[in-house]
Amino acid sequence: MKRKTQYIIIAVLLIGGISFYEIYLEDKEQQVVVDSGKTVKSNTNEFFLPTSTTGQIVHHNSYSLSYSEPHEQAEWVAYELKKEHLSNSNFKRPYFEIDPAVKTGAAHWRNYKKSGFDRGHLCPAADRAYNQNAYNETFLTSNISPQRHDFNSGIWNTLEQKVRYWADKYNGVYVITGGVLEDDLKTIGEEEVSVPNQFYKILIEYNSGKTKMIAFLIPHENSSFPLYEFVVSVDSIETLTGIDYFPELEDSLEDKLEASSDYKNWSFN
DNA sequence: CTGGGTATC
DNA sequence: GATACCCAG
Repeated sequence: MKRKTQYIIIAVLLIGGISFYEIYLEDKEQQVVVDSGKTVKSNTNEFFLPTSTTGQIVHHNSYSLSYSEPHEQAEWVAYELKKEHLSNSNFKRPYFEIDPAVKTGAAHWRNYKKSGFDRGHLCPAADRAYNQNAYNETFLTSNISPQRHDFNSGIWNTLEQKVRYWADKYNGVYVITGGVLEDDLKTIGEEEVSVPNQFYKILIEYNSGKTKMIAFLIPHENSSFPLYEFVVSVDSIETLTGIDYFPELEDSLEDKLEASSDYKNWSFN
């Protein structure tokens, strides 16, 4: 056999072997339903993690969160929505599970039953529909907040769809979202899950050339006003929540982006 | 898309 | 508790 032929055969075997190993790794990863809550996973860019006011940050495979035990919900959920995550998969909705990675004990979904409020996803199920495990992972009770149905299916749903539109248009966005957790909120259920009066969503986009940021603060009620009416500066949300959303960002850039409530760089078509 | 309620075993 | 089916914004 000629030496050249030998090289080709070795190369083919090598490439084949690597491919099978990748398939094996992928399969192995999919067996993990809920991880230990320690590792920062590939779908969460550690660089963009906000600070925690509660000291309890949990990392799942497809998103991270900071859990507030007093309010029995996350103060923020963060994840990267890549363009390739966008999917039309129509998975069956599983039951909500108590997040085992929340050491203080996440709320049971029974608190929401007959409460009159939706189990409103913070990281939307539709944003993690690229595989069944990622989709199922959004059905943890650490990823929901009590939401009025007209709000959830109305302007909040419209915003979530706009985020997917931007993820497609700008080749991915990074998302941070949650309710504004304050003292003396109305609560539901035996575990007294707080019902926020406002919800926020912050986006940063850095793939299309110039880093840009936008933030929304929406009262917990449906609205027929256009979304851009709810654009605020990140600074104003930080004042409300006490959370520093981009502590790792270079200071001068952070200061500039977070002070702005300008939305001219974001298409509202 | 966002969800809830009820019957059945 | 799980599954199937029907419903609405």
